Amino acid sequence: MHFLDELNPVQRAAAQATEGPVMIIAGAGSGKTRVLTYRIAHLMEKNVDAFNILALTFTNKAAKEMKERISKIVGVSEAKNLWMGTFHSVFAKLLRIEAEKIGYPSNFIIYDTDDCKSIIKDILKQLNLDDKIYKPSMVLNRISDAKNKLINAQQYLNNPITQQEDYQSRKPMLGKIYEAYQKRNFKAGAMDFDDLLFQTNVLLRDFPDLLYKYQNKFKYILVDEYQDTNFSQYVIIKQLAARFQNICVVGDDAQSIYSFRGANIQNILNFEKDYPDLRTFKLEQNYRSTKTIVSAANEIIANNKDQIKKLVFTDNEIGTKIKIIKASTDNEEGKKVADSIFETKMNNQANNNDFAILYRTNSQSRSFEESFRKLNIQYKIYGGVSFYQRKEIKDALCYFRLTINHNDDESLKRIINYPARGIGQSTMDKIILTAAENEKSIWEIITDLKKYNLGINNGITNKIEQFVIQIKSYAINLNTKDAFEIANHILVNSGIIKELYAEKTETPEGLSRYENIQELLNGIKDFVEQERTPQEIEVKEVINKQTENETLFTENEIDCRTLNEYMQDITLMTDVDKEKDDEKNEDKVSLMTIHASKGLEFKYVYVVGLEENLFPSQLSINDRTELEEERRLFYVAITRAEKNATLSYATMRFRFGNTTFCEPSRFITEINPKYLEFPEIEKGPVVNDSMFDKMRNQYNENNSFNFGFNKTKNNNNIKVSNLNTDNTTGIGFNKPKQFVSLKSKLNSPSTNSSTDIDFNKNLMINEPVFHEKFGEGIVILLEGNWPETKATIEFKDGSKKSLLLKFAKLKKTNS
DNA sequence: AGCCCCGGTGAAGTC
DNA sequence: CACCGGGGCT
Repeated sequence: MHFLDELNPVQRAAAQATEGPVMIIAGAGSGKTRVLTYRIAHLMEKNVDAFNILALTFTNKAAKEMKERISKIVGVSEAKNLWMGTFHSVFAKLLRIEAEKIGYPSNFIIYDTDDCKSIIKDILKQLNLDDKIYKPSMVLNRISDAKNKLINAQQYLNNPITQQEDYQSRKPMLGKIYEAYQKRNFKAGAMDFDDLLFQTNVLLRDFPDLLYKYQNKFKYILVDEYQDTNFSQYVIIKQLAARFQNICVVGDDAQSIYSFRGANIQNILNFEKDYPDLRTFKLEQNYRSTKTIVSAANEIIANNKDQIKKLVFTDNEIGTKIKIIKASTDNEEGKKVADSIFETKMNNQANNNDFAILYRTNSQSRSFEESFRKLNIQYKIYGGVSFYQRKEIKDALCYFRLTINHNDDESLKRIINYPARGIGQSTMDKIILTAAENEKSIWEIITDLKKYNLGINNGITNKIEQFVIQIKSYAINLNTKDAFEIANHILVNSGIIKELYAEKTETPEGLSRYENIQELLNGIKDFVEQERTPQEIEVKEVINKQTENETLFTENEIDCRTLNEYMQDITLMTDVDKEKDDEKNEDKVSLMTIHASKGLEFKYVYVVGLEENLFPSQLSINDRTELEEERRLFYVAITRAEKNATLSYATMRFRFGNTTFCEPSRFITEINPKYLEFPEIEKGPVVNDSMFDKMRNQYNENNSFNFGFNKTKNNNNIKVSNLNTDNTTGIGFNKPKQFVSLKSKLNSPSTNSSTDIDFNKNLMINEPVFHEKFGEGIVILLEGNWPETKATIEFKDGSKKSLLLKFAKLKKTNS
């Protein structure tokens, strides 16, 4: 059977429409990866050269898996030649070839977010700015936003709008910081993540011959997850596709969840305007999930205003209802979810790796980890604090980076005195100052120390010279020996291994540090043993040709995987990419954020922490577009499930060192109860009397004075902050919002209508209620969306009444 | 120069 | 609660 016969008619048409602009709107689970894969295979079958195909995927893992599938159809040797990967990794490769044209070295380093933050901090110090006003993460976001909109530092400074904004937010120096930051990275031969796209744009804009070259090279362009591209990415694609217009974008506006990093949903909504003669294919049949899940997901997303109309349907079985788990605390949530997984495993003979726990924030993983350990269920966590961010690993990597690029000031500062060499802070202060004054890198100063006459004594000067010699010696074999050999040599020779070995016996942390370094070396070993791809060879060959006089790589050396390539590889890995090959088949429950779960599927999915202010996040609930993004996130979460989805929430959660009380997420109420299965009736209301008393006592102890909301001015909108930090009284404290609403309860003992409405809005099946006329009863059916929700209630006398909630004024029972 | 302790402060999501 | 940075002590 021909591979195209495995596709349904729409899928097949989409795969075969190879010429001209094409937009594929692909609902969740609609076999989009399969279409993309077969589309590429089909192109190659039509004798399109693999070198002429560029496919941009969301993770490198996705690229790798697609390549493997294509290899099975068209053969390994052909498929290898495809340019395929994430935007960042593909264009980082392209920049390696072309970087020198825009003044960067071809071995430029890539700074991760931590690096960038420390640079910002440094600049703030230099400019004598308060890092409480100019919070590094905020500054970085602002710069990142600008870069993703292709605004450079000069344009930023000259732009009256940005200037006005910064002036109003009392951060008039942002432009200057941006300028200094960019200058500094450029001097260090470093790019941040956004630069990889920004500089690609610069290249294509300023060098028409290069644009022409790459337009001809990438005759066929495919972009996956197009709804999550930002302006910078959009322009790159638009430029590259301008000549042949063989551009195929695949996306689902319902799954756009990255606007916080500049993704613009309009890119997909406006594709039609850019390419009026496009062909559109809608993949609406879901092959992944049960009817229940698909229907529930459709209902959820229907609450959003902005969307491309489509109807996702499935021929799969109805399946089981979506389970709701209610827990009293976050710890109990962990326990109940773990119990449920244990039970499901037993009843359905499922494996651990059939399960995923998806949460809104990384910090939620803790309670699940604990419960899994107790039940002896194996699990793995994606994301969170990265291996590569740990101190000892970062130290090692900074050695590598400085070896590769001597001008990398950040790395140099970190390791010049680690392990201790007697080059102290005061010495470094002098050098750093001199470097700044002369607009040179630190390396340029310390290799020419005598010239600057810094009053550093001979002993220390000697030590610095030793350090320079040491780093230079590491660099000699950088391109001739493989990454593992070099890394191992550096770690041994620098004394890091020795240092950590000594620590290893002293403390448990010491042991784990030592093990981490060993793990790092193992990882490098794995990397070295992987076969080199044709693109990598291509990159090296081209760089070779450019640098005519000095030959960078001999033929043999082109074949060896270098430390530089390793460094590039790891900085551009996504959380999902970080999973090692041998871990893939391990039978473990997966724990990850919903963001990280995009594109994945599991038989049983637990979406946890479904509480107001957590999911949807408290930062989003005052803004429709942000709330809609949260809803799309929920949509993504639910549609990961094949057989069953379970939603859980806790009524009390430990956050910011405090117990906070939580209400179930509005998202639960957006699903028709007929798709939901509620827990056994649990006696008692969410907050019982003794808890209430405790809260009241706590409140009285802490607050013998009045406090109000802390108003912060933000982009001309007055926002009411959820945390009550009252600086005007000089007493700052950290009390969750719930205590504020408690106060209002205490002050108005009479019926508080707003809480009653909230209660009614969030009413659940099986919930005990009290009606003024009919007395106590239990909710047995809920129909329609608020405010038209109708509830059928079975009262104690056995009568059933159907009541419109907005009129019924039901209350919580007191029992 | 390096270590430790204290207090203040802060957690959405990521290439 | 967990992390970070500053200050003080050895």
